[in-house]
Amino acid sequence: MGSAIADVAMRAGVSKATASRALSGKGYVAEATRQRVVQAAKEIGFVASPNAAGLVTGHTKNIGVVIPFINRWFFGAILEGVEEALLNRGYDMTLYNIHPGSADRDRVFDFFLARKRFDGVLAIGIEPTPAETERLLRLGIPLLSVGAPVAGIRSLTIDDVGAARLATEHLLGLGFRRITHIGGPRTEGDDSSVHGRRLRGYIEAMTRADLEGELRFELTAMSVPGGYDAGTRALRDPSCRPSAVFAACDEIAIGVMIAARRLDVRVPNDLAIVGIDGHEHAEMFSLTTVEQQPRAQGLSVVADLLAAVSGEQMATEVVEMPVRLVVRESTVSARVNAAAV
Amino acid sequence: MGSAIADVAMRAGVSKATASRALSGKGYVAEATRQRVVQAAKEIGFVASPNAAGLVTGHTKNIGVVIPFINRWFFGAILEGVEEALLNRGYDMTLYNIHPGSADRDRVFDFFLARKRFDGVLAIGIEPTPAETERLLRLGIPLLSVGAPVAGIRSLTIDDVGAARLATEHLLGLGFRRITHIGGPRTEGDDSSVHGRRLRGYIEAMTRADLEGELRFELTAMSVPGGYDAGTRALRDPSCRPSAVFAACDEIAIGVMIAARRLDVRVPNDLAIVGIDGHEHAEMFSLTTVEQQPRAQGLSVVADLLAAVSGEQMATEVVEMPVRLVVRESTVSARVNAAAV
DNA sequence: CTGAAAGCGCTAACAG
DNA sequence: CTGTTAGCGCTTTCAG
Repeated sequence: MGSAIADVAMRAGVSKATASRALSGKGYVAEATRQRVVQAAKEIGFVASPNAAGLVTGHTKNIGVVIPFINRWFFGAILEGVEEALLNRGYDMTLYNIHPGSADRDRVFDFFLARKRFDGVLAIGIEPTPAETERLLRLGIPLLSVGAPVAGIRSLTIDDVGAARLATEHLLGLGFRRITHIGGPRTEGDDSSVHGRRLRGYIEAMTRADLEGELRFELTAMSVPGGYDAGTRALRDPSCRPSAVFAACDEIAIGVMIAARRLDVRVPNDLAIVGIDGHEHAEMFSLTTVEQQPRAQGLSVVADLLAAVSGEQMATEVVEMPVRLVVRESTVSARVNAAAV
Repeated sequence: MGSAIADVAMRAGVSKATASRALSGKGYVAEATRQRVVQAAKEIGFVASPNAAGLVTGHTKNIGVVIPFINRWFFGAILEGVEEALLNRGYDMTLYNIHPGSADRDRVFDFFLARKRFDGVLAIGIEPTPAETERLLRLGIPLLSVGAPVAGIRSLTIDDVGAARLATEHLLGLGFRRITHIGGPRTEGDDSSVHGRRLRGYIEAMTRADLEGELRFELTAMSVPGGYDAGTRALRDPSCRPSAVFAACDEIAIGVMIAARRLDVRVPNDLAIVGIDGHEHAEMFSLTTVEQQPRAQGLSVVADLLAAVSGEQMATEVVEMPVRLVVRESTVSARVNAAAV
C-alpha cells in the first residue's frame, strides 16, 4: 500500500531518478529500461503521489471548484460536465459549496483556496464581491468564471439579457400581453447579477412592444418551491391574472405550473409558461425553455482552464455561449386556447 | 502569494519550527511568541500547505467521495450535507462521479484513489464489486459506505426492505390491492442491491396481505423520465390499471404523476402514489413518501469517518438510519375517491 | 542514457 | 520554551 518510487526503482534495478523519468515520460530513458520500470510499478501497484510531486513541480493535478448550489438542476448538470472533463485529463475536482450570505464563504476564500492546493480555480455561478475577486486574483493561478461575468477574470456565460428577451418575445409573438416575470432574488440596486440581467431582458422586450404599462414581476428563490410561492402570488387573484409567465429558470417555471394547477389555472390552456435552462425535466413537463446546455458548458470550461494551467496565455474577457429556444407544449398550443391574451 | 512558513518565521524573528508550533497549536510556545507569529502570518496572508504538511504527518485534510450521480435529489442532498460537515472540520472534499458500467470507474479505483491523497474515502450509493471492495480496503485508510451496505466496510443505510414494506403497507391499509411497484434497474439475480431490497419489501408486504397474485412491477431509471416511461407502461391499458403505485424514489413517483396526467388518470382521485426520499419536491407535489433525510445522513457520516481518521477504532458493521412515512395528499384522500381499489 | 545529490514546504524528534 | 537537524516522496539539475 504505502509503496514509494524508491521501491519501484529498487525492483527495476535503477535509480529513483530513472524510475521517475520512466513513469512520467519526461527525459530520456532507454525503451527496455522504461518497460522494466513500468512493469515493476504495476507489480506493486505504485501510483505517484501528486502531492509530493507538486511540491517540486508546483502542479497539484487538482482544481478547486466553487459553487453556490449542488442540488439545483443547472449547477448539478454543470458539475457533471466539469467532473467528467477533469477526470479525463487526470485532474481531481475539489468542491466548495458556498452560500451567498454565509460565514463559511470567507473561510473558503481566505483559507481553503489559499492552501496552495490547486492548479486553478473554477467559480461556477459565483458573483464575487470586489474584495473576493481580488483575493481570487491574488492566488496567482488560472481562474475561470462560469455563469457570471466577473471583471478581471475570464468568464463564460450566456447572454442573459438576450436569453430573457428571446423568451419574452416568444410569448409576445404568440399574442400575449399580460406577461409576468418571475425571477431570482435580487439584491437592491444590483442590476449586474444574473437575476438583474434576466429581468432587464424582460423589460427590454416588453418596452419594445410598447407594453411598459404591463410590466409585472415577482422575485423568489430559484427553486421549485420558490416558483410555487411566487406563482401563487401572481395567479391568486383571478381579476388580474397574467396570461403568460416568463420564469428565470426551469425550476421556477415548474413551480408555477404546480401553483397554477392548485388554483385551477390550466397550463397551457389558461396560462403559457417559458423557462430557462433546458434540463431534462423541462422536457418531461413539456416546458418551453431557453436551452443553455450546462453540461456542455462544464466540458468546455475545463478545456479552457487546463489550457491556461499548461501555460497558455488566457485572455481576460467574457465569452458568450449560444442559447436556443426550445418550444414545447406549455406555450405552443396556448395562443389558441387562452381566454384573453 | 507564494509565502512559506520560513517567511513567517523570519518576520516574527523565530525559527521555522517555532512558527510551525505556534500556528498549528501543537507543542509548547510562549504566548507572546505565539501572538507575534500569528500576527506575522496574518500580515503576509500565510496559510500552511496541507500537501507539504501531509508529506510528513501523513494527513492530507482531504476526503475522497465517490458517488454515482450528482444531479439526483437523494445524492445531491447527501453531498450538500457531506460538504458542509467537511468544511466545518477544515477538510476538503474531492469528488468522483462514477457510473455503474463505465470504463472510468476502474481508473478511479486504481489510479485516482491510489494517489495517497486522502485521509479517508466515502462511498455514497456505490455498490462495489468484490474486486473493488478489495482495492478500497487495500488503500489502508478509513472507509465508509452510505446508502449501500458493503461487506467488510462500515456502512450507513436505511432499512430498504422495511422502508418499502412501510410504503406498501400504507397503501394496503388504505384498502388498495392493485398496487404496482416501479423500481430501479436491477442486474439479474442481484437481490442485494438497493433496488432489489426495495422490491423485496414490496413483495413481502403484498405476500403478507395474501396478494401474491397481484404482484406487478416495472423497472426503470431512478429519474423523472424513468418514472414517466414506466408509469406510462403501467397505466396505458385502462383494463388492467393499478389503483396505486409504490415508487422506489420520489423522482420515479413524480414521473408517474406526470404520466398519469397525460393519460387522464387523476392523482389522487384515480391513483394513489408513494415514493421514497423526502426531497423538498415531494412536498411540492403533495407526494406521500418515506423520508430518509439524506442531508442528515451526510452530516452524520462525516462525523463517523473523521473520528476514524483521528485514530478511533471503527466498527465494521452496518448501521441503519430511521425512516418515517410522511403522508400527503397523493394518498391521503385517495381511498375515498378511487373508483376501484 | 543513467545516477548522485539537492531541495520543494513542512513537521517531528532531540537537544539545549 | 526554542532552535537545529533530518526527512516525508518526489522531480530535477548536473555530471558522468
